[in-house]
Amino acid sequence: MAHDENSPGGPPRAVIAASLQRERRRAGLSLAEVARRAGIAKSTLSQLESGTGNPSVETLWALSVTLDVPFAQLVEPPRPRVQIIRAGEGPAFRAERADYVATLLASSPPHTRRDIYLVSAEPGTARESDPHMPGVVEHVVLSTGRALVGIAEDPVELAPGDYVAYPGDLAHVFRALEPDTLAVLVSEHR
Amino acid sequence: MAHDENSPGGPPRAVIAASLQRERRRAGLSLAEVARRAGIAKSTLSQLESGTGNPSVETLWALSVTLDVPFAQLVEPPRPRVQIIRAGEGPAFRAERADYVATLLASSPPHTRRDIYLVSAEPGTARESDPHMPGVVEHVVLSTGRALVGIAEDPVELAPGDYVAYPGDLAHVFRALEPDTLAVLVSEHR
DNA sequence: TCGATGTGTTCGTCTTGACGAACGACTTCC
DNA sequence: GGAAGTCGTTCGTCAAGACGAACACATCGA
Repeated sequence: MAHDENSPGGPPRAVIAASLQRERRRAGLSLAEVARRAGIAKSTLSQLESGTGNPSVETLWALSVTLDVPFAQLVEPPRPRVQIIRAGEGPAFRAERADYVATLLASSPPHTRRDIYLVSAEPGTARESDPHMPGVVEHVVLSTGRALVGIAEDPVELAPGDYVAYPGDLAHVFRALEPDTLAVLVSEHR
Repeated sequence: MAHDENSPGGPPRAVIAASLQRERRRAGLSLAEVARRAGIAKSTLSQLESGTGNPSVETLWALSVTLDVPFAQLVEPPRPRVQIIRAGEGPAFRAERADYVATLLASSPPHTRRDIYLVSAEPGTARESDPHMPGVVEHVVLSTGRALVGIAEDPVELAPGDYVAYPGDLAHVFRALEPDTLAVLVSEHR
């Protein structure tokens, strides 16, 4: 992550605090219940969620397991304009061979991390993501199916091969319109 | 993620120990020097590398910054050079909803650029790339069709949704096996 | 109204991680 | 040879994290 802009003071306790509380609420569990499942004192959890304290790895690990959240996400959370490139009309750099075309969709700005996700979705209720931290940009390339992707207020319909990028610090959606919808999502953050 | 197989005992101290020692040696630094730069006691670092103790997040963070290693990498075991994740069996980080599954395929190491390509290919002669600069890693997620991808000597057959990562500083191939083969390629370089 | 249960907080105690000095083992160099 | 410089380890001390009980507060039902 994020080591780039080291807060020299150390790890982001506020981030840990926010992550713990957010994930706990997302799971719909009480503070006491999470503490019980994780095998830690609820007083400890209370202090962590209030930003006090510097948890041991063991403690944080137990919580990440209990909350089913990747360990790293508790410490370096996703720090959450819309660009569309339709399949076949890629404008930018192309490397062409007789049977091979590679289109550059997005070049990495300096000091960014990009995590690669595979998204599998079925038609149903829209999946709305809570806004991530400012600065996050999400890139989606649709593989199969059809989907509405992008800012919650104004999503874009994607066909296979289509590409869209949008800021992740706004509420955004991924709604499959067809069965077996598959997409590659690259989450970019500073 | 790695949490799937919870070692109930807690966080992998052995993994932390190994990671710290490996990364420190890779950097060619002495134990005392790393401790000094990280602002921790060398006795503490010595104990951590020996697998004793349960470091606080603050301590581990300082070390991850000093060693320029992503925080997660200190806690989670190193990935193999060539990694394959078949569609639907993503083992790593998952965020699941009723109609939505996002699998973290690859997390970005520090100081890297990742450029996103859309690859369109037709069956025909194999497309062999000359080796790129050392340190380059390529990630491929197959969207449609079928393809042989990876190290030239030992490529992997990918189906839609499959993911493979391989070092780009070796000769590698991308050979479509079916018409209308589409893939997302993320080129990662320091 | 009054208990009963749930929430999250605060407080005293004890355990434990982090520190720094001292240590033995090992090179280098005069 | 031995003085000086590394290396990583061990040990006693102190600060801080983790614990559990007690706490204030809200909600609910008899």
